[in-house]
Amino acid sequence: MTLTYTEEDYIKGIYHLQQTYNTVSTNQLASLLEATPASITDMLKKLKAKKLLNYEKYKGFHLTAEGKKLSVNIVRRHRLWEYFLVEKLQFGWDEVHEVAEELEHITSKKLVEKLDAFLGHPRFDPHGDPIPDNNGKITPHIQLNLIDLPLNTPAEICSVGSQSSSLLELLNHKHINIGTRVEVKRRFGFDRSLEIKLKNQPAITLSQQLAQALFVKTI
Amino acid sequence: MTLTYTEEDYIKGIYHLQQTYNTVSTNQLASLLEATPASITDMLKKLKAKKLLNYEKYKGFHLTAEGKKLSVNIVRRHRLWEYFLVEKLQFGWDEVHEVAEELEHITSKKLVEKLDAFLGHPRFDPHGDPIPDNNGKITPHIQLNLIDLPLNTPAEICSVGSQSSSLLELLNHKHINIGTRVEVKRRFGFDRSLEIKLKNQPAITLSQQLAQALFVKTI
DNA sequence: AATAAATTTTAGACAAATCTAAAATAAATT
DNA sequence: AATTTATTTTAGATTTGTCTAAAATTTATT
Ligand SMILES: [Mn+2]
Ligand SMILES: [Mn+2]
Ligand SMILES: [Mn+2]
Ligand SMILES: [Mn+2]
Repeated sequence: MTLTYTEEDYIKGIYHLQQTYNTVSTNQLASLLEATPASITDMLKKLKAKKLLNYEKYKGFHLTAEGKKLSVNIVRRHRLWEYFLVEKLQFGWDEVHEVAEELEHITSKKLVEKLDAFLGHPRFDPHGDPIPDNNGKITPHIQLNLIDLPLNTPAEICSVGSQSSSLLELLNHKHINIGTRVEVKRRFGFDRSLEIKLKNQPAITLSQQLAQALFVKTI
Repeated sequence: MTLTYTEEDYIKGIYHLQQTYNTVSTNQLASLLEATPASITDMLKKLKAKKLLNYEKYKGFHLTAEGKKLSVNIVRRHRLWEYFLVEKLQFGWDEVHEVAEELEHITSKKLVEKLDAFLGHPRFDPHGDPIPDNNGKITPHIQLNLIDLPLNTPAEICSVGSQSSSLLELLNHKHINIGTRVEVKRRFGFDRSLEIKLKNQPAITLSQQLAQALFVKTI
C-alpha cells in the first residue's frame, strides 16, 4: 500500500482526532487540516476505496485496522525525526514540528530502523509524546493534568497538550521543559491560576490556560 | 521562489547534464528522468516562465544563473544527506541514493545548516563528489581517470563515475572504496584491462569498463 | 536538393488535489 | 410538526504533472 503525502496527512489527522472522538466528522478534519469540507469528502471516498477508512455518507468515519496501522507508523516517523532534530541537531523543541511534518513522509523502512537505532530507541519525543515502536506498540502514558496535581507533590512535566508555537514560546520564557520538576504551592479560585515552584527557583504563577496544557507524572 | 519536488528534480537533472553538454536536449533529459519527451517540453515551459531556464523551441536549453543557484543547493542537500546516511546511520554507500533523492527536497534552511554543522562540514559525499558549501561554492575536483593513471604511481580512489548499484556491488566485492590506495601494475592492450594492486593485497584485474568508472588522485 | 529519419512540440486526455457554489441531508429551534 | 440552521455532499472548475498520438521542425542520407 503506497500512499501519497497528502493521503498520509489525512489518515494521520483522522488518527489523532479519533483518539478523542471515536467517530470523526468532516468539519473536524477540515478544521484540523485547514482544507474545505468539500476537499475532505473527496479524500474520504479515496481512503474508503483503499479500505483504510470506515465511512458512510453523512455518518462520520474512523480508520480501519489497516488505516490505523499505517497512521501509527507515520506518527512513529514524525516523532523519531522530532527527537533527532532536538537531540542531534540542537533545534528548540518549538521549532521541529514543521520540518518533521515533511520528514515523516519518507517511508524507507531501512531509514526508519537505522534512525531509531542511531537515536538509541527513544520512547518519547521532545514534547513528551510516546514514540510507537516498530510493531506499532505505544507505551501508555499515565499522565495527570497539572491543574489536578495535589499541592506540594513533586512531579515532572512529561508532555504538553498542544504544539502551538505560542505555547512553546511561553514555556521557553518560563524555562519549563519536558523533564522539569514542579510542585504546586497554591491554587487561586478566582482565575484558577496556580502558584508553582521549579527546583531552586522563586515561585511563579501559571494561568489556568497554561496549566491545562501541561501534563505531569508524580515522582 | 518555491519549487515543487518535481521542478526540483528537473532543474537538478538539467544541472547535471549541462556539466557535460553545455546545452541540453529534450531527449537527454527525458532519458535521465525516465519521462516522455512530451512531459519534458511541458516542464521546460514552466521553468522558462519562472526564469530558471533559457529555452527556445527546438534549440535546446540551459539553466539561468538563478536556476543554477537553486540546483546547486539541491545537490548540496542531496550529498549532505548521503553523507549522513553513510557516516551516521551506517548505510552502505550503494544504498543511499534513493533515500537522498527524497530527503533533498526538504528545503528548511535551518535544517540544512544544522545538519551540515552536525556532520562537521564534510567536503565530499560517500561517492567522492564534492558537497557545495552554503554559498554554492564547489571545491574543484582534480581527478584522473584510473585508466589514465601512469604505472606504479600511488593514487587514491576519489570518486566513481556512476551510482548504479551494479557498479557499487562490484566495487564492494573487490573491496574498493573512496579512499582506497591503488597502483596500476600492467595494462593489457587486447581488452584494455588493468592489473592493479591494493595495499598489502595480491594483484587483481579490472576491466576497461570498471577502470573508466573510477577516478583517482595521485598521492 | 529532395527525401528519409530523428527530434521536438502540440493537441487532447487523465489522475490527484484543491477550490467555490449549489444541492441534499441532518440537527436544532420555534 | 414545521421551519430554520448547520453540516455534508455533489457538480463543476482549476492547477500540476503525466501520458499517447499526431504534427512540426531539424538533421542526416541518398
Ligand atoms: Mn506531513
Ligand atoms: Mn511531537
Ligand atoms: Mn529527488
Ligand atoms: Mn552521491
